Amino acid sequence: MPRPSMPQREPQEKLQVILRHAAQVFCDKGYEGASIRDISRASGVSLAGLYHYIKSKQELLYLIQIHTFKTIVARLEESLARVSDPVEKLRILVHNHLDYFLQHPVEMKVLAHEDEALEGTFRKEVLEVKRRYVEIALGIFEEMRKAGAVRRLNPRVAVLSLFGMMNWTYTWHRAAADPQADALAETIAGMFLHGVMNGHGDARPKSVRPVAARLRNRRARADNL
Amino acid sequence: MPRPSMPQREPQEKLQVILRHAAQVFCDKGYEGASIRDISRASGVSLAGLYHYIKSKQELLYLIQIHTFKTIVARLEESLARVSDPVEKLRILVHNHLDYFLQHPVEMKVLAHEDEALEGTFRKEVLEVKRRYVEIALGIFEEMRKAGAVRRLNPRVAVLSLFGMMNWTYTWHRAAADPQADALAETIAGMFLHGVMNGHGDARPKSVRPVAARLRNRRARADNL
DNA sequence: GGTTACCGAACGAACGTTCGAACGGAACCT
DNA sequence: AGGTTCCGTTCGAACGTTCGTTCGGTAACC
Repeated sequence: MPRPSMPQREPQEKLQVILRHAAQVFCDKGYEGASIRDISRASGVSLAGLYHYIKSKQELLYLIQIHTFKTIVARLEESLARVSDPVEKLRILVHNHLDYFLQHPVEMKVLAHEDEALEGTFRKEVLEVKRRYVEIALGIFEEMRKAGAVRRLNPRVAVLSLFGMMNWTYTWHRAAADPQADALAETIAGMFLHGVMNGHGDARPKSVRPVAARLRNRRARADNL
Repeated sequence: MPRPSMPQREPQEKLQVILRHAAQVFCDKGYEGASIRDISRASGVSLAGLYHYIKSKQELLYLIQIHTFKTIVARLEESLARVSDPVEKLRILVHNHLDYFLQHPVEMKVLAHEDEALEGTFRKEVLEVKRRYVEIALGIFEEMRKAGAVRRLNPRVAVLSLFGMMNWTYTWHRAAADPQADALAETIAGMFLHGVMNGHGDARPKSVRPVAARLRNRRARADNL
């Protein structure tokens, strides 16, 4: 009796399964180190069967990266819309990033580590989202600067150092032993804000106010991947 | 007339050439993405000829990583020996790291990015040097904390965030447009120190004192790789 | 009967590594 | 001085394996 081709409840449901397993394999062995056969084995789909859902290995990586990145940016923009204070915005950005990081460590490592693996149009599209993300952060920093709260330092260096703190976590963070999203975000946002603001400005945070239980609402299981 | 096998002035001089080109290829295409044939082509040594100097592709990566890492740590320990103030030590660590980063961007990217590519004994040896490096940083941080200069925050998160700021630079720093080692180190060390220290401690830096032209001495061209 | 879902088998190319042979220079013998 | 042996160095060619991708087909549903 041959393999049953059961009717799928939702269209492309199986693609999500493939992407999930592919992300795990890319995470474990790196994009170049991972083979399509690894992904076939992990996902339970035959080698040739994979090509019914994707056109190439590159597209596999592209789909993982673009979905992860767009989700992060979309959530950020949604959360930022409710706030006007730039310092608060900065805190939300850090919390949003690290919260997603710890909820989707596999995809986030693939996003951060396989930054240069894509080529051509795939690469351009992901870079475009990345550019927008950095632009948002730079914008917030500029707002802080205009409010007179920021020491004199290179904005590009400051903001990319913040991304460095956040993105580097994939190399060392162990869910079992290290702080979870809320505490981690408070520590890193606190470091950045104290590190960047002058001691006599109007917006200096006297103490680090938790942003914690922000909108930990209905988005629980609604996300693919 | 076949290829001349000229007598080499220094033993293993050619290995250094191979390692230099291998580092460039690993930097460009990643460890898994790079082939021995790429390295053969880049270094001008025949495919089989490479194996006279190395035993495997893994050893090639190992030699690059262990040399780079040991050099960084050795220079740091040498510089730290002259200093006792922990804040000053922290500044030296940052400057040492970024100075080497900008002088050897290729090797440093291979070190930071191909963190998981090695296996077995090779991997263990590199991890051991890395462990020592982090230990030094954690030690300095602990000294600062004991001096009462540090806010209450997770030391591991703080120190690894500092490494995040420093190591992430390989993803964005462009020599032509971005600050050079001195300015970069001052900005990042300043961010970390302001970010980590309390506002009323004894060791709070009133302004960021440059560490700049520290021991920019005879080590100019004495280093291999 | 056409479309969708899926797979075993195979394609050519590229991979890391090895083999056997050739080269040039130093050391040794006569 | 000339011949011989030896060793470090170098390479062309090939080894067996794995790679990403494609082909031709079958089975199930509309």
